[in-house]
Amino acid sequence: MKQYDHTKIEKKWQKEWTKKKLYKTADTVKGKKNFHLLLEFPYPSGNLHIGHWYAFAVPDILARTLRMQGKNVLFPFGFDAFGLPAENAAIKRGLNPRIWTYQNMAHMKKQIESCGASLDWSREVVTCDPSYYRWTQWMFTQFFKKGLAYQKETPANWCPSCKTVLANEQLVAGKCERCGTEVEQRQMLQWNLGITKYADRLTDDLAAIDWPEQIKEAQRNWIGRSEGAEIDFKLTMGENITVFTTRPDTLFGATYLVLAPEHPLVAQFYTSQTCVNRDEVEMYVRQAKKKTDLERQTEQKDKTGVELKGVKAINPATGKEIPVWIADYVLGHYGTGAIMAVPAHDERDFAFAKKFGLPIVNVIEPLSVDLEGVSRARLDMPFVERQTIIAFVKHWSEDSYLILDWKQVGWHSGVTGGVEDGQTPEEAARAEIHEETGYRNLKLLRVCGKGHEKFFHVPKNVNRLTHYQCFLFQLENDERDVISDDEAQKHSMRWVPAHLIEHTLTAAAQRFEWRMLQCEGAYCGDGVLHNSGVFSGLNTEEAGKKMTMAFGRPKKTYRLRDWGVSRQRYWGVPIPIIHCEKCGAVPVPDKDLPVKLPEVKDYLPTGDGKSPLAKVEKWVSVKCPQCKGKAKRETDTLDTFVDSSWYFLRYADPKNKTKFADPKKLSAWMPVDLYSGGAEHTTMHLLYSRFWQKALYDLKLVKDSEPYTRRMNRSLILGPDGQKMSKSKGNVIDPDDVVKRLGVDTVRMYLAFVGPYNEVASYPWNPDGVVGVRRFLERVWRAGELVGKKEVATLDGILHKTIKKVGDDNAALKFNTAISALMILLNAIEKEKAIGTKQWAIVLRLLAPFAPHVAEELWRAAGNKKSIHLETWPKFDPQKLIDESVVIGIQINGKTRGEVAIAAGTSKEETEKAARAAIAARLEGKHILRTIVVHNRLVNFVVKEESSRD
RNA sequence: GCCGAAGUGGCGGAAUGGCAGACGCGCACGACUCAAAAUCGUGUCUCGCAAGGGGUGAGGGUUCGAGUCCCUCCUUCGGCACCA
Repeated sequence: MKQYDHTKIEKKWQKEWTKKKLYKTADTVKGKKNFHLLLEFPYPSGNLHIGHWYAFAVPDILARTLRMQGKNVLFPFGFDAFGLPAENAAIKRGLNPRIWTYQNMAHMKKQIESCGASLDWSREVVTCDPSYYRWTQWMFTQFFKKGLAYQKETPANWCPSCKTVLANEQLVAGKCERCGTEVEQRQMLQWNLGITKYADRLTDDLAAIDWPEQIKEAQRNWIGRSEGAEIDFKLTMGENITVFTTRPDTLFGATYLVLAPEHPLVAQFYTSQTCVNRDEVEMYVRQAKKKTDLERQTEQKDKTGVELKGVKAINPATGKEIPVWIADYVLGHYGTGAIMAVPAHDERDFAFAKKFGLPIVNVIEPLSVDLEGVSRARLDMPFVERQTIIAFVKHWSEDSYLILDWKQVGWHSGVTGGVEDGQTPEEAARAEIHEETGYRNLKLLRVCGKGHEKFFHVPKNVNRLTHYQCFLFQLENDERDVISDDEAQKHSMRWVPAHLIEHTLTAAAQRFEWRMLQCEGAYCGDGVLHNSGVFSGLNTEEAGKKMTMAFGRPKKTYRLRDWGVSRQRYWGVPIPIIHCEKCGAVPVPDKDLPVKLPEVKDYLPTGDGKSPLAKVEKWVSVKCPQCKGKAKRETDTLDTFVDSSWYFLRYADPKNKTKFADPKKLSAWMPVDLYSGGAEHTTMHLLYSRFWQKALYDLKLVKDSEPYTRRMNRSLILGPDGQKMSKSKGNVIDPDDVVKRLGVDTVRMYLAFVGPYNEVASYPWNPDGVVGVRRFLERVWRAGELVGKKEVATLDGILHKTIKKVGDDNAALKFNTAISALMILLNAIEKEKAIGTKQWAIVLRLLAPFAPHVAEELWRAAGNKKSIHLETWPKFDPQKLIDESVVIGIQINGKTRGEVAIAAGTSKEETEKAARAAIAARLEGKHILRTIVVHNRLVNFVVKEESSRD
């Protein structure tokens, strides 16, 4: 047989496949279901790196498998061709962004074709092509007409290096996602998209889609919905201040109000006469506004603020006057920009109150319910209330605590006991400690909080509701009296080091006590209200509802802000708006679309907050489409994430000149069946495109309110050193290099083999591992010589198992185990030193999705005229999956102690007999209590030593 | 701090609640070779000479049986974070 010359066969077949248009996808094929397999389209940055290979070539395995299994698979490709990365690179090289981008696309296209991926290039979508962005602009005007796109003067994130505004999503810890420069806050007139209107739906609809929990959760966090109430506080001078709170139940504990420096009423105060310290307030506000968001975030711990002297607010629940402060720990853009401060039950308010000596009023006491304990009781029994104490006792010299083990109930706890009439809780605690432990010399370290606990009291056989006071004592020495026999029988005592306490205290309730003990400052959990007038005694949830209705109204608030889409850069979609002095902002009429990006000589960003397009006077001055008067074009361009928010829709109908896509074709291909991409787009592209889809849905332009049925985030390929690949680290693997040495099929298959594709993980590139895959392909190549006319019956079982496994695993994106199954199959073939023609044809078809070139070459060498990639997936014969004999495990008390071969399908009785015989020696002298037989798998003998038999 | 995901050999990783470590890499030994590479074969969790034990981050629990299910803790990664 010929040598396996990868370069030669790869070139040959790639040419042939392109010539025969093997991967062109029809919109419908009779008898076949459509499957839209979507890849995130790349930026045309220039060169294909190993990450691209991983992104494109591995899902190709799935595309090919599905196609062979009878699906009509859309596996399209395109370029996200506008945007900063391309533009910056072009500027760096002194090239026109358009020329540079198109050169790159041509080059990358060649490289991508070399992956041997079965992409349908006839549907290529390029976002910087006017035939595409015409529809981006059209959709924008539709949104504008609906009020979803609007221009507004807002504080914006300005990147001084990229010289443009960025969306919140495009910041990483206050720095530009692209270049790492710290952004500045600038007040600018910006185009925004009303994504916040969709915050609820973007959160709620996550429940129904098949996405990894990780992405869903990240999006929920990003949107940051919190449910609570708005409550109005009247000021003594007449105005109202509305605050947002998630804890309306703590209203009685609100002892002051805090306004953000940006709050609209603040300016009014320091210009009005009511405020007696106007200068001080004005100075504070000015200083606070100077700080960047980043500074305000990093200076978290040290809280600053200033009181509005002469101004008071009235707590609507207590009717009392409370002071009003301004502090920058309250954010202007969240909620109402004002809060009610409840220092007893909020850590930030607590810290602030401590620093400025503001009153702290406790209104919530924790309640613990030991559900396990209660369930043992009858829940219809009343809860008997009792005043109690809980005391933890610290060792006199070590950092350990005294724990009592209660023999009857199996609980571990601190010292607990009731408070008798006429006794203070502290007296009760001291008495109880002495009685139960005998220790005498106690020093009170801290009076901790009060709490409540519901549980079932085993010895007394009652449901208990205790109201306890928690204490922490320390022993001054080990002086100790003898405790009564009665006490000693109930419990034993031991010292437990502090770090092991939580582990030692088993019942949930007692762990809770320990936390109470440690809790200093604010208690932020749920509980029971007190000091709260008629609401006292209610629990958090109930009280929250009632107080919301009594003093305010329910309100949801979001962390998400509207999407700022204006970019002051050249290389993007011109925003299709015309500003007219009379008519205001007017959308460019459909007939005038696209607004083409003008060719300019100077496309460098100016940095003055205006796009380079502003310099193109001819282009800028136009007639108003409405009144025909003098008008000017909008000169900002759209964020690239706008371009990528709908590209998958265009794949359905990429050449349509009258619509962005034909509705029939859209319903053939949407929603996307599987979307494969990287984790970095979780709160950017994936969120934006979901929003975009919903907006189109509301305009009745698409039929689905979610674009992607299933999403998977692929893993990450690291350098051989386990570090992220980067030029500066010198650990970059050049795919062209490896391909030249080992071939396309090897690289594809290696990437699929390193680990599960569909997981958040990262795999180092292992140069030896790639060679291992190459070895496998060479062995397959050589196995071609073992093919003979006679089918090898002994291979049938494993062959059919492999058909099933590879099919199943590929569908589940577990390419690594599918490949392992192929390897096992090859091992078996080599062992037999023979394989039949028909069997070989099956092997090659199983290999085809992974190593399309090798499979094709061997397929044709076997005398087939048509491409293997037009073949169907082999069917497995369920009869042949059943082994004739199996080796079952034998266990004694669940531990493996031997094995025995039996004929498949042996009856339970016979299996047990065989197992018993196989390990007769071990069973000797043992009494078999029970035998569990799992058909075709194992036998487990539950035994007891004969001597210890009861 | 809150939320989410995950912890298995020297490494990447396998295991519908049923023989832990498949498959691959690496390593060791052997064959072929004057020799090396390539290739092929054998071995490779751990303690033990063996018979036998032990073992999936730690500790508990459910079960005839737990890497897998439940509870607590630890560690790593990811999202959010002065968000009221």
